[in-house]
Amino acid sequence: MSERPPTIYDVAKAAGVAASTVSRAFARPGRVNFATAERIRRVAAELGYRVSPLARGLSAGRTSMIGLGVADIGNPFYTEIIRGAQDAAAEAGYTLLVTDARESGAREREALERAVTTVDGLVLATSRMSDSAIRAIAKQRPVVVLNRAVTDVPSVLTDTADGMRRVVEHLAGLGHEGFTYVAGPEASWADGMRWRSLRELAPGSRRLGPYAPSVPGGGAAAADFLRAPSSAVVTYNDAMAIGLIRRLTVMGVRVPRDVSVVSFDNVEAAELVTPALTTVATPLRAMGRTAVVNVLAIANGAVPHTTEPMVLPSRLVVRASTARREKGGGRAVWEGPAPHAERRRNRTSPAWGTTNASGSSRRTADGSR
Amino acid sequence: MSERPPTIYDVAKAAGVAASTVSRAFARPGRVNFATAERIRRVAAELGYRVSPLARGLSAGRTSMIGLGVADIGNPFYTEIIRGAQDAAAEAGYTLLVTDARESGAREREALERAVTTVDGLVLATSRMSDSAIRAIAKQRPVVVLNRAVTDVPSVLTDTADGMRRVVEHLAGLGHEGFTYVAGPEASWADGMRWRSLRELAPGSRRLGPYAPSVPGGGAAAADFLRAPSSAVVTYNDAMAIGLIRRLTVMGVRVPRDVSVVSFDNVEAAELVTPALTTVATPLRAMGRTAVVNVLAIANGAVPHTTEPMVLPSRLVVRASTARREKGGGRAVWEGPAPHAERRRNRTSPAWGTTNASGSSRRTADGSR
DNA sequence: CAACATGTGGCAACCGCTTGCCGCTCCGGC
DNA sequence: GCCGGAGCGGCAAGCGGTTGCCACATGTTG
Repeated sequence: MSERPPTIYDVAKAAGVAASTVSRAFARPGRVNFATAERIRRVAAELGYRVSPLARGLSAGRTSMIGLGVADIGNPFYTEIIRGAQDAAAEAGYTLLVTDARESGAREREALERAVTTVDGLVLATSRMSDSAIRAIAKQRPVVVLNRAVTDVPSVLTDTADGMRRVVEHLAGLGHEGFTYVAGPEASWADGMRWRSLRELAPGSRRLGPYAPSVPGGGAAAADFLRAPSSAVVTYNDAMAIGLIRRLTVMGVRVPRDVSVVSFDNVEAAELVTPALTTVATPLRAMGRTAVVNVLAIANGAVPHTTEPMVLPSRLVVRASTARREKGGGRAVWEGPAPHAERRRNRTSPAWGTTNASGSSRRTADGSR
Repeated sequence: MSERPPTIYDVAKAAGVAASTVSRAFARPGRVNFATAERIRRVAAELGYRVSPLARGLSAGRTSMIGLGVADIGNPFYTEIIRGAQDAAAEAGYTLLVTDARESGAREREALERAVTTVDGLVLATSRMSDSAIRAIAKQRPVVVLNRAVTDVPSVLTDTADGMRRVVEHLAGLGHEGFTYVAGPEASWADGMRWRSLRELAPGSRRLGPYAPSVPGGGAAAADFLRAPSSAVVTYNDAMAIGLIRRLTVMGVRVPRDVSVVSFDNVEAAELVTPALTTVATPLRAMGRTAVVNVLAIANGAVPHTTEPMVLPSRLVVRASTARREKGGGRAVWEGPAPHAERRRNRTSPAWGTTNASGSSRRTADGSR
């Protein structure tokens, strides 16, 4: 629209200097005499000049953009990662280019291939690509993968074993013993880790699935679960826990009275649903940030000392979806009203602002029943 | 990392043709003899050649990227918009560049200025910038604004008046009469529209706020609301409704038994919380899609016939946060001192029921998503 | 058979900015 | 007075494509 935007040549002419000087005035502070630079800046502002990232990127070889590949931009799991990445990128003067694979491996490849030449570095969150495909990309640009370990590629992940240990301890402390793991996507590296950790910590555990890592997916697990129930369930992620709990509720099984449910991730909705979810908080934001910081470091010449994964700690957020196991609960818990035993739960303070509402609201609901 | 990626010149040499032919083989199907093009493509594939979007953008003047500016990429309100935009962009072979203002007007300007030269068109979702700032950008690139009307700039918005009419009819049908509007951000165009519509349709309505358009923001409104309650509340958006309901519940006011709450947007969480929200479904996805389709049309030469806003229909999704108003209630459930009792009586006598059987299950499923 | 349209490929001039290299000026030191 | 260096600005060659224009070979047409 309107006339063509001004270039450094227009500015140069107006300021009576060479184009190279204008370029340097913007990109190389100190290289140009201060007064000159000042004048150039003034003239540029008057003309409404802005550098063209395209041209700059083409000639300089750096674009100040870093890419973040996610499977689904709308998935709440990623939103915190995106925020963390965004923060770190912005702080470093970089623009974050989020590419959405929309749950398709093919699309992921395509989008990434398009982006790879455009960005100075790439963060891959929960990629569906093969290790070798990732390594191929890592040959062209600095890459950091999230939530997954790929040999020879730097990665940041959370301490699954530790998180699961907390889960098991928490549940055991409430009197639960046999656990059911409701699995997410088979291709998921994290899913494998979680199940493996659980089985190691609680050898008697069983596994259901895989199911889609979504609310409906969790719902689908309900019927299977009831076929061979246990007093406590661990789900792959929060969405599945929500789906499972809803479905169970419809079927007359009360959570947490009859069944305790623990999930992973601690997405925002985990606190909003009823019952609020007891969940292992994956440090999503920190992961996004860490990944970007590192990819930037590598892009700017830092040789990664090691490709050992960076492991971030996780913590258990206890809310209302877990409770002490009812005595005499040896029988199928959903078959009738559970005994109204006194129960009490120690909860850690929720990580979110606004809260105590979840706690109180739950207590209210119970009391008025 | 590794050696420099191949260019058209490398491909040209390997294929024994001129660089321009290579370029055309990729960008101008049909312009080159099929056999030649085929050979070039093969050689290119062997070499692992990919076009550089940067270089292409620089010389061709088009980048096949379109920008989408949002206030907060993690806000569920935007996720559906993003998805819709993403879909439309992908279908047209464009890449979507989402820029996140992170709730800051300054950042929005900065990010947009950086992006504007990079993209072929821009969609502004709920911008915080002034009309004139938007028009300035619209002079440089095709722009479509969402959820807001800016003279001389194409826009797509939802039929607020119609949506509000449904709300009022729904509530009236349940026996409610005096409404309270819990307002969102003052700068929000949509907020103004919603309040204005409500006041026109139900002149007796009152307005509370503004509050932050978030869960805590809605919670903050609870106390104010109880100071001069009504039997039905309309909130600016879903997040506020969730916050309000939670806070009210803590204070002993039951929703929907004591107070009915209707909100706007129908974000994903609206269905997951308890009680599930009765809400006006803003066609988020369709808006994103429509905006992109139109900005693309303009970018590709279509002269907008008119800058009349494109208005998308909205619909009311009835769930569990609204219920029939109880007759003969009348006693304030919250029992605390009600400072403005006098005024309250003059308005609408709040009738908190005591015998409502309306339960937690939602009455109407909103199957489609 | 001449005149001309059509299909293909090459040449070279950009697109807007960066940067290595050069040259001029000015200064201080010997 | 001469020399080396620092400071500062200009020149010009790219970066990797795109595209207007031209040239040549063939096919068509009258």
